[in-house]
Amino acid sequence: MPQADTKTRILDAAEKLFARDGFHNTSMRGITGLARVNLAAVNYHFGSKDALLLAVIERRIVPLNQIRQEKLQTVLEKAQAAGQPPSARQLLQAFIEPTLAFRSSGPGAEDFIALIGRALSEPDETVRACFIQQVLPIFKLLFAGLHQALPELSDQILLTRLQFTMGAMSHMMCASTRPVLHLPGFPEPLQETEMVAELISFVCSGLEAPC
Amino acid sequence: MPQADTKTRILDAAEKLFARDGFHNTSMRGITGLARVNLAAVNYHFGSKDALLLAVIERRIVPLNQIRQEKLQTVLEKAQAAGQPPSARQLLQAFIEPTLAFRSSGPGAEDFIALIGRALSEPDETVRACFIQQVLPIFKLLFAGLHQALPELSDQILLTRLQFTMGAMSHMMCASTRPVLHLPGFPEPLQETEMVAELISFVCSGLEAPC
DNA sequence: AGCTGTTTCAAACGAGTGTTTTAATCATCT
DNA sequence: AGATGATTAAAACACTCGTTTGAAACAGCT
Repeated sequence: MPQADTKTRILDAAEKLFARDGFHNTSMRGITGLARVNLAAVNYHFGSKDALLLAVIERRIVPLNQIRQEKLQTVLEKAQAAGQPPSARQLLQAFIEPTLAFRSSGPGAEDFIALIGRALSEPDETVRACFIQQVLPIFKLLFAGLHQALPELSDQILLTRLQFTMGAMSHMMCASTRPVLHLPGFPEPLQETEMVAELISFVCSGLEAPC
Repeated sequence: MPQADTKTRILDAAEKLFARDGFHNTSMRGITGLARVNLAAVNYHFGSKDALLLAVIERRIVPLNQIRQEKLQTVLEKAQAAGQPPSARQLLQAFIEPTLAFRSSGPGAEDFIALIGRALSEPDETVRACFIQQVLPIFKLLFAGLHQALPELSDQILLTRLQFTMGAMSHMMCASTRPVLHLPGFPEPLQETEMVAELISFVCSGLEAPC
């Protein structure tokens, strides 16, 4: 196969290593070694390691968020057209499903999913801030939609439960490439599609829990 | 106040910095500087940075797991005495509440909670393996109890939902010292006690979701 | 061909890392 | 007091880190 150009090779390698080892635990030499590219190429093409991380995240998250935004808005518009509040399940589906469907979109995509799954709990601001900035508009949309779907919940409670939802979701995203508690004596983990369906059922029930 | 001995000062400082900045992003010089202790003291007392991490985790998690184990077994025994299956809510309470009550146990305890909250999603095996090894017996107990409480769920489904539970829980533990999505335009986060109650309600509903 | 701007390359830089070493200090015992 | 073992101290070790440098190789052009 004709090998991709330098920038792409760097992005692919960085994505894989950032996801597997974390940002600070990944070295420029590791990245350029895996990409079979000169060490200086990263600083030449991206400027710095931080800027490379930003590029890695943005490359994937911009189209992903676009899909999420479209799906969310479709749900909201259909509900408005029907003169009914949107259903919590549909909103969550619009938010969650694209994230994991995205994983099938290419060989490196699953690494990326693990990377952003861990982003929220990253200690380092570099990763976290970059990710939050990208996902905040979508999150606001989801929040507003769920507010209509579950009007009996106060803002505080809804936000709290949404945090739990994000926790369960990001945990699954991390665990996908590396099962967190897959040990002898425990059953095999579910397939991806079933896992997503289970997650949606789980957080739906959680969000709709009685106050 | 009489300052604690060297080992304790190192443990306290390391706990704080590991929790705030992550393991790899914390330097020995940072730890010994905060502890106002000589650089070589860590290697003298603990052997290595890795061994220090293990000591930091074990110091807190051993008594914590003891409490959890006792509470879990009390719930299980009471249920058996009554000839009824234990309730999922009580089992989850026994597992979750001590973790967060633990935070009030001392000035450094909340740092520790954030540290182990992040442990499951840590890319590094050093942290993850240590934590999993410690928590596995408790986890098995919880799993067995929930299996009685929710006999209609298959092993696979239960484990999957328990993973989501761990995700929501660890997310809250990370977020406690640093609210993840606390931004202008969003409501204030809940107090700790209410937060725990909300988490338990959330995961209870999630676990009991219809198949 | 020769020139021009872009990309690659090997090498080095300075700063920071965990760890080790060796000597000095302290506490505790006979 | 003096000797013994535990602890602390300052300094250096070998190594890796992200970044920069300046020359070489390559591209596309007139």
